[in-house]
Amino acid sequence: MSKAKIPAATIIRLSVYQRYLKKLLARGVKVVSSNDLAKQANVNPAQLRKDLSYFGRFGVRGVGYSVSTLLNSISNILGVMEERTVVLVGTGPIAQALIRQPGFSQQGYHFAAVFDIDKKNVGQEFEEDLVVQHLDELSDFVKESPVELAVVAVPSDRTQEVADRLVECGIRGILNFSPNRIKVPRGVSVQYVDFTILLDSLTYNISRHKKEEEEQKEEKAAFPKLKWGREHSWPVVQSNNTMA
Amino acid sequence: MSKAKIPAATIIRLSVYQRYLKKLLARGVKVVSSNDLAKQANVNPAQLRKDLSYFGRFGVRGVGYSVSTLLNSISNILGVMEERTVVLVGTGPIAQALIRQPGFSQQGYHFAAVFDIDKKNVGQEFEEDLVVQHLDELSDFVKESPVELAVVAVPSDRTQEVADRLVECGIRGILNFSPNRIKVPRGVSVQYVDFTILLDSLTYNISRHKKEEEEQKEEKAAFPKLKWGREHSWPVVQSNNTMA
DNA sequence: AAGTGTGAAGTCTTTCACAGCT
DNA sequence: AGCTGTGAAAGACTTCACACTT
Repeated sequence: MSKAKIPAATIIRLSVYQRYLKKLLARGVKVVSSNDLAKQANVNPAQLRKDLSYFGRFGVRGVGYSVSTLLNSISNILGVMEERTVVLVGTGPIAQALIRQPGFSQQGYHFAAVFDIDKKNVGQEFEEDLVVQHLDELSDFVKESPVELAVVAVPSDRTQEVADRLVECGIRGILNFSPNRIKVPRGVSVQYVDFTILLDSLTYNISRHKKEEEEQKEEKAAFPKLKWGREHSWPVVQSNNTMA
Repeated sequence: MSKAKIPAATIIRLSVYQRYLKKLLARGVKVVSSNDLAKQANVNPAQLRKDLSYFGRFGVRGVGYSVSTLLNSISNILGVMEERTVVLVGTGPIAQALIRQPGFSQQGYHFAAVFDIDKKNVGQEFEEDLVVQHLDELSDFVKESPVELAVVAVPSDRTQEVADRLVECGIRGILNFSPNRIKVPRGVSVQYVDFTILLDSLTYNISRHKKEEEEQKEEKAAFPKLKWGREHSWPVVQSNNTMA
């Protein structure tokens, strides 16, 4: 257990471990080793142990980790013991899909209200018991029921404006589905969900991999002809994180 | 221009730069400095120059970068000059939202077909001119029109199965909306879009930030005159990547 | 015997700082 | 004078390897 700075990637992985622990628990598995769990999460076992070591000692040497205890510990570290409340901003197709997405409530997130900046959409029934409110009403809403998380799926050109108002109302974490990078004050966190960037990086990986294969073929075919100009060899990496 | 290994994060950032360059181009801006562009993308200017330096020299000293030339160069590096074809696997709410999402075609991605493993959904008209086909038909489909990218939004327990079959049919890049980590052979890339993991990390950031504030208050109360060096305060980091 | 916990080593990434060009 | 391009330094993260515990 150290006091060192904790890598952002560690937090992401804890969340992944947590999910696999839930599965093990459901299957009635009582104990798991770092080896087993790491294999499921696609990480190095030492990585897993190191990740945990930032926060304490959770295992038993020679045995492994109690599934239920570790699950609890991780949930506690992440701060996700109780259900968390989220507001949704935006009413487009993405917003509609998100609210129907069972994954959120399975992970303990509950949408308490839907807002929009576009007056056109205000008043419509969005889901059962969820009527779209105008963003102006958020500040009153948070007085009644404090919320700190917002999922934002509005057009790119309104994102900064929306973010500013969310922060003003006390929101401290924003999950942003628009590609626009937004500016927020210290103490507020933002995560981006940006599909096309990820597709671009897949595209890059594919074309890089092809180039490599060609080069290898060339090298094998024409061994003495050392062609070392602008082209170079890049290792193929399978990207595993969302980080990206 | 080096022949070093290129960080995955660099590729992600290139994609971000590209987007801001498009905006600048649309506004008629001819030249941009690393400072300006970096500010928009929320990165350090040296980072931006270093990112570009992996691939060549694109700027003019004392002046900056030509917006249109740099945009072209980056598109070329990423391999996203022409329109790319994608297949969609899955027909749930997320899949439906994705196909309606204008962001994809704006970035040059085109959905050529929709597949599902669940026979229930096969045959239904998904979007105009897009009828859901069974995954069995994918191998024939790719013979007609080769595709290398797939967006997968099927239930978690089917994801590995779907991925295996996609790879068999020649797919080389998978954008996976299910939280399940999947195994693919070398040469195939996977990116994950995992909403709840990102929410978990926001939750963690929020509670960490609160704890810090409390500690600082305590410290101030206990040692009111002590000036701490810069070492004790963890900056709250705004995460920029999908690495997460 | 088996598997954790962790310093230390190794690797990767970012930032600095300034030489070099226009 | 201004801004890029880049080695070198700093910093962050991952992996190794083994002491230690049950």
